[in-house]
Amino acid sequence: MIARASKLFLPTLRDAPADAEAASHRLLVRGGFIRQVGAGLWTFLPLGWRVHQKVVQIIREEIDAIGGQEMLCPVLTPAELWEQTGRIAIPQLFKLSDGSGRPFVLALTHEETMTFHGRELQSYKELPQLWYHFSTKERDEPRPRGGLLRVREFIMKDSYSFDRDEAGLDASFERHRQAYERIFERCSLEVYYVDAESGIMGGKESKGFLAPTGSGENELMRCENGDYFADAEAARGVPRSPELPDPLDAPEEVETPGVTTIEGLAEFLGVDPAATSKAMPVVVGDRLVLALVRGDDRLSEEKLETFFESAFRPATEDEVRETFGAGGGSIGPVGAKVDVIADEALREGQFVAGSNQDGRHVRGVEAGRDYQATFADIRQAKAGDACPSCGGKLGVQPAIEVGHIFKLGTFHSVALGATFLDEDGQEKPIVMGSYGTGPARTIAAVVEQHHDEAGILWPDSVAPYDVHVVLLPELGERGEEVARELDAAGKDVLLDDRDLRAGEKFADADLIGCPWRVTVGKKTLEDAAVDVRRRATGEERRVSIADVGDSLT
RNA sequence: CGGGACGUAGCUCAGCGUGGACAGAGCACCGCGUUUGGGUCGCGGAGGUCGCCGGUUCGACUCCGGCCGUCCCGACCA
Repeated sequence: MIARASKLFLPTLRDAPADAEAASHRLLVRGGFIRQVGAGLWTFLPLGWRVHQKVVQIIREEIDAIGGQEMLCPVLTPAELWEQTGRIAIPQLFKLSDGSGRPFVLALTHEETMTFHGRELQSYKELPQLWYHFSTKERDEPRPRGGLLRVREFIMKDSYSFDRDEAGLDASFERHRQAYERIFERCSLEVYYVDAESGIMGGKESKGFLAPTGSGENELMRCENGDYFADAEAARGVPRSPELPDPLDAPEEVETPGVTTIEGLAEFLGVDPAATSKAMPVVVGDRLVLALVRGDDRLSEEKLETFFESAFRPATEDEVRETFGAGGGSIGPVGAKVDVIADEALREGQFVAGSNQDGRHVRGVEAGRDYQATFADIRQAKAGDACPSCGGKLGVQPAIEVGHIFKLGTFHSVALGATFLDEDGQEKPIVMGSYGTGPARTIAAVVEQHHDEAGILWPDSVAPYDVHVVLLPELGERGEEVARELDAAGKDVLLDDRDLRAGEKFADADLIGCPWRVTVGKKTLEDAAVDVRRRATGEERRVSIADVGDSLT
């Protein structure tokens, strides 16, 4: 097909809006692909929507290829479904009611609704099933940002697998992993399949697909030797070994007047900060527990949430004083009357800890001997940690999470009563998985990975048009001829027939970023030829008009 | 939700400190001419509730208060 720029709504901008920081944000706005309507709310203009549709089609083909059945669920959802799974409590969930006061939510994902339909599955003979849809998700994000990077409303492809058992789920999960790899490959995205945290999803295992970029919401942690990749929130970095002082036979109290920070404590006592511990009192449900990490580490809230399988909150100052008899900077595990969750890094060795008395700490505190704890990986990995598989150095870089896949298990099917009769006559809950990817984020990631100073460099597979024909003045007839040749060769053509100067057209062509540019100008027409240029490389060659249809390779 | 900043033409911004005249520039837009392979040049023109409400004042884009919106950092983030 041939689209004429003179007729298109294609508002390109010379300047980017002042508040645009991310490259994808700036270029998509400048190139006339998207426009902001409100915080985290974006319209896809005609060009942007073409790209979105290309990505959607790639996803559709790959999910169809693994047996997906496309359908469509509503966004507006009776709150009852979300009450049954307990996810009504998610703060990001938009809640509203209709005119007669019935409560609804705006779906932020569709586990509840899909499981609701899964209740119609009765027999193992009907399993497995794989259902998916492209639908609008609504999220009350406290802080949208970065153009398309984090928004409040967006289209997501989410699929849901229904299996008899864990083995079936594993197979469905693996098929999605492979489909996602193919999707991102086709979009020319560099992505890494990494451990992720499922957070409040209610699942037990989840994996993310992270595209490393200049700007992004997530952080990709990668080993310098290329053998370990993880979402920084879930990474299992190995912390450096601390310089431990000589061990003591028993804990020993020391006066530490006015010392409430790890830095202050380490300096005051002349010890390695890594030889101290810090205690974070948190409340899970109605239970106060003490999370303990090494002094130089940060607690990973995501990991702790996964450990508890529930959200938690920091204890208040009053709760801390009432339970421990000391202020937040002075509490510790020794003699505490609460459960202690300690990070693995504290399993071996003696550390300085709070004493539960203001102005004092204890040193020589040893897990197992001086306090009892449940050990878990609850520290936040950081750059400089050692790789868990080879010992190499880990580094971090910003990344966009373009896909996230979950083994949900039976969390939703149990809550909503989606069961089937198995071969053995037993009624069992369906074993589920869910698999999400956002075309808009994928587009943002593609732009982040494929652009230069002048504009976007679309991969062939998702470009808004295959070829951008720059028609220089007074050559209208010949331009039409070239466009028809290209159209006949099956190319989608953007014909820039606007009455503008060459420089402006070239600049717009660079900005919009179609993979090929064909210049129709007087210079070459006397030879019945045009100049064909590859956007990504800048290579240009002269081709006769008769051959132009086959020249884009 | 904490911290910071901003809100004046479609976009980028000046003006506001020290209140006072028709509220300005560049780009974009419309007309005419010029130019025509990398954002020409000239002339003319259109375009504004100065975010909203209230207060102070003879007089408010400017000062004060409240609200709304947007962005950045953090918290949060299926």
